[in-house]
Amino acid sequence: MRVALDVPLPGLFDYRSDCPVAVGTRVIVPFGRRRMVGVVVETPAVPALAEASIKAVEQVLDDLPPLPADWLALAGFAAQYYQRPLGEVMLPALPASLRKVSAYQGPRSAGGPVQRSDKRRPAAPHAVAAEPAPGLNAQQAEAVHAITAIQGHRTVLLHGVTGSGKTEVYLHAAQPVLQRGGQVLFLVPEINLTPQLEQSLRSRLGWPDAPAALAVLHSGLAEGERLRAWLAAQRGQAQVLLGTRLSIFTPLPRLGLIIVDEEHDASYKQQDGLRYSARDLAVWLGRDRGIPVVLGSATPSLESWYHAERGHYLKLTLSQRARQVELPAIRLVDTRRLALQQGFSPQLLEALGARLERGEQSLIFLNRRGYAPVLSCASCGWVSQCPRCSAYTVLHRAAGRMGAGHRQRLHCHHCGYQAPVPAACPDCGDQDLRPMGRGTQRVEEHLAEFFPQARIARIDADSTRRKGSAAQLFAQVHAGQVDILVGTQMVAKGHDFTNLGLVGVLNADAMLFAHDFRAPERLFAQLMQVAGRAGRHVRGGEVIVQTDYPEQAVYQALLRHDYTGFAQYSLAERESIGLPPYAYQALLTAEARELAVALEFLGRARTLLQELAAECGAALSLYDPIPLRVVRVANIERAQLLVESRHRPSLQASLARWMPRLPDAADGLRVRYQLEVDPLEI
DNA sequence: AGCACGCCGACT
DNA sequence: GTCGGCGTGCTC
Repeated sequence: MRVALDVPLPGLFDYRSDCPVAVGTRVIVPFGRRRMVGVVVETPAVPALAEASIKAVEQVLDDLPPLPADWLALAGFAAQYYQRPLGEVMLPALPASLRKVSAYQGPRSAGGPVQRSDKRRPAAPHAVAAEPAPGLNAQQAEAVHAITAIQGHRTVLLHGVTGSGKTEVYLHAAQPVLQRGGQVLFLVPEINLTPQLEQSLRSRLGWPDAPAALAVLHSGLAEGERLRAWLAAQRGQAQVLLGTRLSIFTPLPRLGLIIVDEEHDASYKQQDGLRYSARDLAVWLGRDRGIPVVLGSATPSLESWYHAERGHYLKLTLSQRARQVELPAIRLVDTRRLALQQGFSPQLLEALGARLERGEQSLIFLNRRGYAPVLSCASCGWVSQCPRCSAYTVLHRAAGRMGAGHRQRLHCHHCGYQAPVPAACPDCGDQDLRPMGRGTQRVEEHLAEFFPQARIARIDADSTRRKGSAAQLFAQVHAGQVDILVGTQMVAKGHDFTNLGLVGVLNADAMLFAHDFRAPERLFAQLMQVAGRAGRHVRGGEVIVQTDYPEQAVYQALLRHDYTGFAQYSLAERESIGLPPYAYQALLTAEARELAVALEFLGRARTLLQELAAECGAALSLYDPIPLRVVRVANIERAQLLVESRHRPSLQASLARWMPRLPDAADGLRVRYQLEVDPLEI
């Protein structure tokens, strides 16, 4: 039999066993000097290896039924598409207790980590007695109708402005699937958002007697909970699986519908190991299983929008807010000729004051945590730098109360390096070291000076590091104990602040001029998202964006709440310069002690790929190897090589030939490398 | 990736 | 003397 193992070696491994073993079965096999859990994926009559070098399976694990064929197919597709060994896809997709050789699994011992629970039969499929649903408006009803009418596979792009009630559409579309005993996979970007959604799912679909009917899965769960949720899904007991990207790899025997909420969100892309896109795999899975897939967003990814425009996806639109509150008014404040006070324009300060007087909450959004970006010497221009990275260190106020004097530290956001603040400039000895720019901490302090009477809270990665502190801070905001909230991206997602009237955005331009070609798309999505926090419940919601470039297409489209216009403009631009979705990309990243080594490797790899592409007649564009924007992180230097093609099969074919040859290119070089297909950031 | 073997520097 | 640094080689 051929077994997939979680090792970074290409291919499968042959083993022998006395009795026949079904494909999809987990087995314990000897591998070198260790024992590993693997999955049987083939049972060919003739092994690919000389009989003498084949070892015997040590134990067949029968605590679970074999993994189903459709699950194996998904793993197989992902392995092939993302160019990784099958075992590296399949085993990490299982809960840890199912992929580890545990103490219970010694030779001859029966059982294993999974308790037999034969008396737990699948939940009655008709246990769907919904709590009275709020009425749907015409657009919502139409969308629900269109989704439920789908026979077989179809991918739907549900484009709904913030507050238009996408969740209601999801729930109603799920209803008939659940009623006929099917399962629904409901993907969300982050754990952060699941408690709210979990609540509404539980109450709205109402299963008081069968708690297993809803399973929740994300990486924050304890191993036991994770195993329980996975098993409930795999046994068909869970009717709804609500979870983050990793849930895509859960076996769901009666899967009838897949929902991907906030489909544009970058969290669907795994950033290490197997770099898959759960959204893209969801579409593949839907097609494979012959079921509908609903991708929902207020600001769809340009990829999905493109497919919808082309008619590959069915586009459904929700243009009205469910509660009849108008969209917030958006104001661009041109900061080029304004005297700013600590980064705040007079307009923004005035608006903040007005909201305070009316007893409404405000949100100040910026994408930079910490106190200030850098510490700089006023006399010689020295800037605080990380000794291990090619990046600046950032000034943070050490955990403590405000006004605690010099209790500050320098942090590196790339490698975690920390250092005390020097008393004087290390270069010239001058003691006039000043913080440059503003992070959330400093903005919080400035606001306290402008509005001494206001209650101010800050929500960012630093203030929420302790477990549960994020929930606590949000609770304070919801309870009305906060007047002004300062935060990073964390505050933009999902939260429904009932008394929020004003949103101010401080340094949007910094995001616009990030080098990545997707920067405007991300900025637009983020600004729409954060703008959507304002005026959900209060009238006269307002968003103020301070910018030096108000004429930029992103801001102009934002002014009109015009996603469609922005998408059209951006797609035209992408088409003219041949970027995704008009081209397909792969990125080879190399890491070495010295940049020159990484570049040498990539240069060889490039030559190799050029030859291979010519051999198989694939049309590729190969760029030159370039250092990463932050070249050195923790004393490792990195570079990358971008490969592009207008034809996906050409790219795939070339990559498949290329990968096995890369060890040749690395020969004699101390270099590590990694290939990413469909990279989000380049 | 692990894990072992192997061959050179500073410590009880 | 050996404890341990990490180079390199192998895993059906």
